[in-house]
Amino acid sequence: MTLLQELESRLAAAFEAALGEPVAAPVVPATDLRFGDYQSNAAMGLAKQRRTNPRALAEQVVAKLDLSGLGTADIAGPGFINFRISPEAFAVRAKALAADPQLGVPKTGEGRTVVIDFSAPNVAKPMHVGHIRSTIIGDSLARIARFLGFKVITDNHIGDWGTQFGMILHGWKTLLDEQALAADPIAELLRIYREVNAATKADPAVLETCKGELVKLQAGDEENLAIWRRCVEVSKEGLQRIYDRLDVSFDHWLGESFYNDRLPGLVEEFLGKGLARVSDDAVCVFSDETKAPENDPFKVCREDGWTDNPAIIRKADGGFLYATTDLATLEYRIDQWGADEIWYVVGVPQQLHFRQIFDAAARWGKTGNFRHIAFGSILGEDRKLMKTRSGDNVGLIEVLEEAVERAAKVIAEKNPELVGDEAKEIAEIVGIGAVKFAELSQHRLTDYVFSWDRMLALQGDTAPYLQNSFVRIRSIFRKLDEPFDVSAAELHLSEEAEIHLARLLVRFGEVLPLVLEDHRPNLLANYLLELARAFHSFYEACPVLKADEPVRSSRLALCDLASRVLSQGLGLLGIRCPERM
RNA sequence: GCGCCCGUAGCUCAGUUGGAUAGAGCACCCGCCUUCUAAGCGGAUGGUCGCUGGUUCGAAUCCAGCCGGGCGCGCCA
Repeated sequence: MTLLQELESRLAAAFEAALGEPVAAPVVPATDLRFGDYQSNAAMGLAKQRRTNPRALAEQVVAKLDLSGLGTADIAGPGFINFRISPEAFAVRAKALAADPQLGVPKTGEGRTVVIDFSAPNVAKPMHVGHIRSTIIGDSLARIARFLGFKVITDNHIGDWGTQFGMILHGWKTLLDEQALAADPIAELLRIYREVNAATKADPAVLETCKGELVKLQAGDEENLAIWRRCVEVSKEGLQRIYDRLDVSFDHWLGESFYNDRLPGLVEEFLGKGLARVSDDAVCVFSDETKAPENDPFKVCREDGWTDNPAIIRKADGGFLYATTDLATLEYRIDQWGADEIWYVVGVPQQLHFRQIFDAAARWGKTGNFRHIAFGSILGEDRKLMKTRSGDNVGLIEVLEEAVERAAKVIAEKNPELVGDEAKEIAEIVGIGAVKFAELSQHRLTDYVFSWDRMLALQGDTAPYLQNSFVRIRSIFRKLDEPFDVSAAELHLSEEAEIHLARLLVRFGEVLPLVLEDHRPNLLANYLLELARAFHSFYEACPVLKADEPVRSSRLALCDLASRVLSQGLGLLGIRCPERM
């Protein structure tokens, strides 16, 4: 049980004793340390319901409150109940944390299976900065969910069956340079895609040829299928190299093509069950969720009164769309993998699509906690959306390489003793970490303008700041000559910096479940920044190795615990910690 | 036209779901390396939380209406 839960449980008992019935009495970390460590605003709300004096109620509750072994409580303002935790209680808590492999994090996801759908690039196109959000946020959520006890299945739902294959097939047959393909497959595929794309705009006949190639592919033409298979294969290899570098992995790579066979049956089932109907020769799933008024120019008013924007699952020409594939995918994940939850880490512009899918799934009888974990857009310098198609986007690899290069430069300047492979390895950890942290430390819905300096900053609120706190601790332990038994060390907290560090360490288990309440890794990132700040202050204020016993052992134990929470926390963001930097 | 998201310090952003005197980083200014890694620490400056009303003990947060920006809305994914 976390400290916060312990306080809530004791406070609930006191409220029940005062009011004669059980009530909810939430506790939160205090907004300001001057008020204490934790606070509850419950007395004010409950007094209002009962039309009694909030301060009087708070006094009544505090009188019945048993905080033995934890600290004290007092009342402030209109009826805040403020908790002050004693240094001894923090010490006991921190000590218990050190002995716990979970570091005080409860397994709130135990027994639940979640499928996380993220990254999902199109094959035959390189990943650019626009893909970074889904990949990094999704990976982090997967790590966190696993740590909280969920059975996590990650699935890279790649776009391996889009209409872009018409152009690629045509380009492959007329423009392909085998040597270039061997050297850099994705670059070569991009080149032919771009050239054909340009040609279609100049000459409509080329577009017709491409469409013809696509139709042949979809009809099962052997030659085209063979080309398609090779395209997908080389693309996956190229993608895998980036994922390796990002330390991101997937349990499955079931792309759109995997579901092709199921689509016709799915549409028939929807028609048969009355969940979809034909409209202008297309098969549509309507939902009543978004009603449009009379003067809506986009309104579609059918004879039976359905008035919303439908999800089309079969085109007038008989082709299927991504709504169809998404429904088939959702069914597969439930039936084959036993998914209780599916999280889609996809940009906010697709919100309507997911509403339609989830609504259709519900009426189809597919139950589960389906969540569209939306994120904001990355904008270009002109504040306009970075378009995938324009192609002149900053590539994801370029960003990573620039990040590692900048980190290497800083290492050479700050710590010249580090050389060779070790320096290279550290530059990799620091550079990639900086990119990931820049992404994960802000609210996922925030739009931002892509900026090298923002994404690759190495000072201030960044991954290196956190990694450096870890490195400082490791350095202390390297200088320690004698063996040190952490489990035997007693904690004595007297300096404010020590107490504050312990206060934050103990909160790790309170923050992590919060992250998954709204799927927001930035809550963890912000917590870790606060923790690292507390450590750096402690480090400046409290000598460790030079301190006399028993303070020395106590501080060593505190450092050890801090390093474990920091590296675990960063690990959950997909960021590694170097031993030195 | 309808729907969704956003507007917080010069800049980039947090703000634990309605709490107390709104916080960080960058930039700028003043201090701190003969002590465990200065990618650091301590301090100073910086605010009409887009505007106007409403709800209540209490609003950056909830509601309504404006202003400004972004995105989405039948056969692309």
